[in-house]
Amino acid sequence: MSHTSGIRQAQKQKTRQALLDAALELLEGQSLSSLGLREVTRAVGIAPTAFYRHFRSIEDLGVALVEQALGSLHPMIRTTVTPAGDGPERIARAIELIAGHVDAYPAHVRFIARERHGGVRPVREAIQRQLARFTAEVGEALAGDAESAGWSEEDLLMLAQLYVDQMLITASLFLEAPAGAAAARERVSRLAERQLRLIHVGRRHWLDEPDAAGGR
Amino acid sequence: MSHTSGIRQAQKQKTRQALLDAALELLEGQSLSSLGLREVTRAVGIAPTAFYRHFRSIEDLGVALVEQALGSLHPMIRTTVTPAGDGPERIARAIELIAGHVDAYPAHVRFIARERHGGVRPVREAIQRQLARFTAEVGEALAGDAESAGWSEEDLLMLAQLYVDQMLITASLFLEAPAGAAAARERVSRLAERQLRLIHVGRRHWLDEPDAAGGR
DNA sequence: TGTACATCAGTGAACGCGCGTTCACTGATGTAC
DNA sequence: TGTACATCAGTGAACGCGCGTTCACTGATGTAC
Repeated sequence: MSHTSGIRQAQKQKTRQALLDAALELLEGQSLSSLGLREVTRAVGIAPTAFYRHFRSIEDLGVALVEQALGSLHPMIRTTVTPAGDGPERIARAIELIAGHVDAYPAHVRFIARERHGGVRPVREAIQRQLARFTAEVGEALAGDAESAGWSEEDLLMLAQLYVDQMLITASLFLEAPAGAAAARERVSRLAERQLRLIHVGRRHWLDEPDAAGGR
Repeated sequence: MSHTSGIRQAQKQKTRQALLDAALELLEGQSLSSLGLREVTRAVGIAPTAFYRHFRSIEDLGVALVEQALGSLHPMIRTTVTPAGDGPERIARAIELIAGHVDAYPAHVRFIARERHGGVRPVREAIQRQLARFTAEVGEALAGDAESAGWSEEDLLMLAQLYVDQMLITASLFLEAPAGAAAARERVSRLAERQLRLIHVGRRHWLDEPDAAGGR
């Protein structure tokens, strides 16, 4: 009977979350592969051995962290892609959403950017899996768009991946521009806006070019 | 008198390079922040203490590794951007060059992808600095292109950054597609080719769109 | 060419330290009757 | 409601280990004369 309620379960859940939160904070200055189990339990204020009641290893905790971090990104990506207004308006809104998300969850964004190509395979793979899901979702959202009439499924996914990568790049640029540095922020916004616009222009003219849209 | 020749200097240089090579190999399966000094000297076959004759720390070695790794990328980027043939031809050639480079220097590419957002600040900064140089160079190369007539400096740099990021993304996708897996390789090539083509289409129509090319 | 001294890349012993993991335990919470 | 037993999150001592760094050293290479 693994009951989900009761004082015991609630307390366990709280400790588990405390471990995840402490780890995420410690990961702002280092990568997962150098994070120590004792370091995390020390930050939470529990004995090192208690760690094993929640995770088999730091790697395991890392995978759990991926779910949480990309879970928080999920709604952002959804909202960003939702069609509303014309091109330029949507682009400006998307960039604002990204900037807002980075401000709200800087540690999550940093963690994903860092571990996406990081040294811990299971974590890397968990991130790739989630990003693939995002790409598929963005692809579906794009498919419902009037501008996508006549596009092949493959090309829609190609474009979706371009957008997802671009979002991550922009998010990680915002991460380096502290919330206080207005000028740096503005520079990142301006760059991201133009890059997205250029991609958008390419998108609108994609089907005009037989050799561009055709196979090889 | 820090002579650059002599048996002593040559031997020292050889050991230093052996340390760098051993570190790069060890870094295929982990990230720099978890790499140990003793681990590296053990791989080379020298005493741990000898490490200090060459580097102050593993961080320091990491920065040196950035110079070597991006030094090897440098000619690739140059050649890739060099104008020759028409659009589609150039794109196909660029992708072949990237694939070839990844095959020739997989460890270099992996190192840069991993540490670009990794946990060691000085290394991260060294990489950003070098990538900024690449972007500037690509920008200059683009400026000499007939298709860039009428483009502002800012927009050229914006496009250059798009290309540089796209190259890194493609390189890291090739890294995950082993040289033997022809189908996976082909999939990566095809995706990269279309993304670059879409960007190219956007580039050609950029100046047609007053609201796209204009300020905000 | 030969000699006397300086340099310095690499050695090996030693250090204190924090690590991950094991184990038997404690005591609050949960369950059965 | 009360009692007796089971569960299990968290404890604390103990372990062996590899780490980074220090130090005085060795012996081949370099330099001056």
